[in-house]
Amino acid sequence: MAVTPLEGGENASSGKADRRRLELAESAFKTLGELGYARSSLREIAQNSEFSHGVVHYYFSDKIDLITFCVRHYKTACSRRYDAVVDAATTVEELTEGFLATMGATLVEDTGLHRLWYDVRAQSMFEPSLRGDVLHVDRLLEQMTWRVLTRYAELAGRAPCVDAPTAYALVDGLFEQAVIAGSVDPATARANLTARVATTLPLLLTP
Amino acid sequence: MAVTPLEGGENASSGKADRRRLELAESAFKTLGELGYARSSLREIAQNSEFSHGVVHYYFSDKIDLITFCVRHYKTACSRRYDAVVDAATTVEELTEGFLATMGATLVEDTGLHRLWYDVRAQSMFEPSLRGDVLHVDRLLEQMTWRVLTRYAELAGRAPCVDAPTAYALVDGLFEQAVIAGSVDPATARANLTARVATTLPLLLTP
DNA sequence: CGTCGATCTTGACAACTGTCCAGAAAAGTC
DNA sequence: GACTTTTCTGGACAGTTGTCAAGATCGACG
Repeated sequence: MAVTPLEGGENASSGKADRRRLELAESAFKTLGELGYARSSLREIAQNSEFSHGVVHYYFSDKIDLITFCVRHYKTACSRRYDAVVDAATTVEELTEGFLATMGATLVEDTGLHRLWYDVRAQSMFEPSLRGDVLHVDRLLEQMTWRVLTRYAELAGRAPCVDAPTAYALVDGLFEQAVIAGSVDPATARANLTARVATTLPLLLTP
Repeated sequence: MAVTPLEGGENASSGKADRRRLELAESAFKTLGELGYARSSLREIAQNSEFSHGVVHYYFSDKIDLITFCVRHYKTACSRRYDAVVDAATTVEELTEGFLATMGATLVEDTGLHRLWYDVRAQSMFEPSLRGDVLHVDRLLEQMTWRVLTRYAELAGRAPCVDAPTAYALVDGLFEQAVIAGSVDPATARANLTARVATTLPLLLTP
């Protein structure tokens, strides 16, 4: 019996098994981004990979296990997307421009990821077993937003006038609306998003 | 053959049939608020009503038809919740206090409705047939937010510095975070929500 | 080459889903 | 009361789902 694959939950470095897990997650992610949480069946996910549907239960204990792994993996990477911009910017204008460009880019490029995220987050309201991972990712995104805002404030020589959870909720509200609107018209959604975030950012600093 | 019930889609006043529809929707709403869109089966919904599962297809053409009817009905009422406060308030303090109190109340009282709404809105990203109704409700909520904000600005003798879609997205971002957090700890979620909205509102006016 | 464990496939399982329909029940009409 | 129409029931249908397990396949090692 093979126990190793399922036991690697805590630290992620069993080597071969973890590579398979990632491979599976990659295929699952493709399906999940298109169909969403509820409509993605394990058979459909497996069909978009090079494996059969049974192998999922060899590397993941559960459907939820697979999906949370997916969300965690991709959204963790996602939460680092602005790091380069934050580090490189030396003026407010540079930071603003870089931030808005990156944000607009991920809106249209990683649409599937964002859809899946908002879907899973909504599901977590009904499915308690999702809440842990959702909370974890939410904190990552909050920190991401906060890194941008504090750097923005620093470069402007001012201070944020809202705390991290508030800043995140506000910006995320704009972003979610853009993801939803982007399902119909991505280009307009992107333009609106950047314009609205550009309007909002200055409001988050003390005068 | 009975054609009447299904044909009443456009104008809603066939009398008896519409009362049944509302009755069904009421039961459906109860189930939907607890289980969410995906996990609510028609049998489960019917079991929470006084009818059998077959009757749903007599008054609704579809599962989606029932759910969108539900969301539309309840969220339309919801979008009028602040009207009294807006009309009655004569000072900024009155409006703020009334608005925050009502908002906090609906957060904990109508939790099911808000959960269902965010769920359905997320599903609309994957299910195009939901988008029409979601867009419609979204506009209602945007107007609702805008009515509050313009009155707030008027009483303050200032002007809003963001447009209606931006204002709605920002406030809704705070509210959605509160609904999610409220799944774990409603009281704290409510306290945080009112505090954060109180911080945010003044930022939406020109200095 | 043969053995053994890890890995994967395939098919089966029981449960559940939305939808439809034949007929029971109820309501309305003369 | 006899009829027609509306309303409702309960079961059947075909499909899908997550899960599991028995066996095929593979690869490494002695």
